[in-house]
Amino acid sequence: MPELPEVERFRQYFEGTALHQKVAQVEIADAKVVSCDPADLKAITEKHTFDKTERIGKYLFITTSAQKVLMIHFGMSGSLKYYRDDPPRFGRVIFHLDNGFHLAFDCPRKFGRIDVGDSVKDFQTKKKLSTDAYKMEWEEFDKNISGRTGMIKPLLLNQKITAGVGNWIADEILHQAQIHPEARANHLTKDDYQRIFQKMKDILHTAVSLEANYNEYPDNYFIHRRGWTELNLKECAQCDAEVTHMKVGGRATYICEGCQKK
DNA sequence: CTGTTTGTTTGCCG
DNA sequence: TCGGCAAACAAACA
Repeated sequence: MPELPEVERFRQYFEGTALHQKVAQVEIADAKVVSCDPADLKAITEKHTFDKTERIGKYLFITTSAQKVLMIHFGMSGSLKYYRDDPPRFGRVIFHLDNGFHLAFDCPRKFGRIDVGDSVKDFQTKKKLSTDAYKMEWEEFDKNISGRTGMIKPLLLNQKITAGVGNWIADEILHQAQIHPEARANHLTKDDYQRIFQKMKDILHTAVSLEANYNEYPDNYFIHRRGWTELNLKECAQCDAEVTHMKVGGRATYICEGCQKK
């Protein structure tokens, strides 16, 4: 699940639960998801409080009272769960809190990662992440995409270009902007890019304000043609043609062949 | 058993 | 050195 809107929801969830709480102990149930030295993870959290949250793209950052930063990336299936008595099935790292509650990093497929660092800026530099797509200005988008020759969809998925855009959002943007996912970036016009940028902002805004609850997205959203939502539609909202799917850059890609010509 | 998966990293190639 | 590309990673679920 976790693309930008979900990670923003997790950030808000963290703010409403574990923020300002003190960590008694960190339990590393599966070291696979911990990128750093476990001793460093303990050092910056145990006997410390969670003081501040930030998010860039799909990365969540928590500054602790040790003045260091905890980074959480959710991979394909990660989430957070705050609980007292009912632990999630796949809690890989669990922060046991002084207040008797626990915050688990629940990650069934183990693609998620937890890491520690000196600052958010350091992480952003190290990962070469762009500005968060939700906050990005046109000028940066234009700069990041210009000169590229690859297919447009994989470029939108590139976190150095538009941090936070994931697979369904890229499909949603390209469908609403009526552009084929395999279109070469250098063959698109300024007008195409302005449409892509506008749709990106619009979709992210909608998804974040609906707290990434897919079922509540507008009926004409292409996401309802992926078989993920209760609506489970098959036809394009624009032209009524049946949507098709293919692989682009190795990723499942849904398009309307009528609306998205190469 | 087979195929699929909302993400990122790595290594090869030009 | 850089961009493009495909494979690898891991495990649950249908």
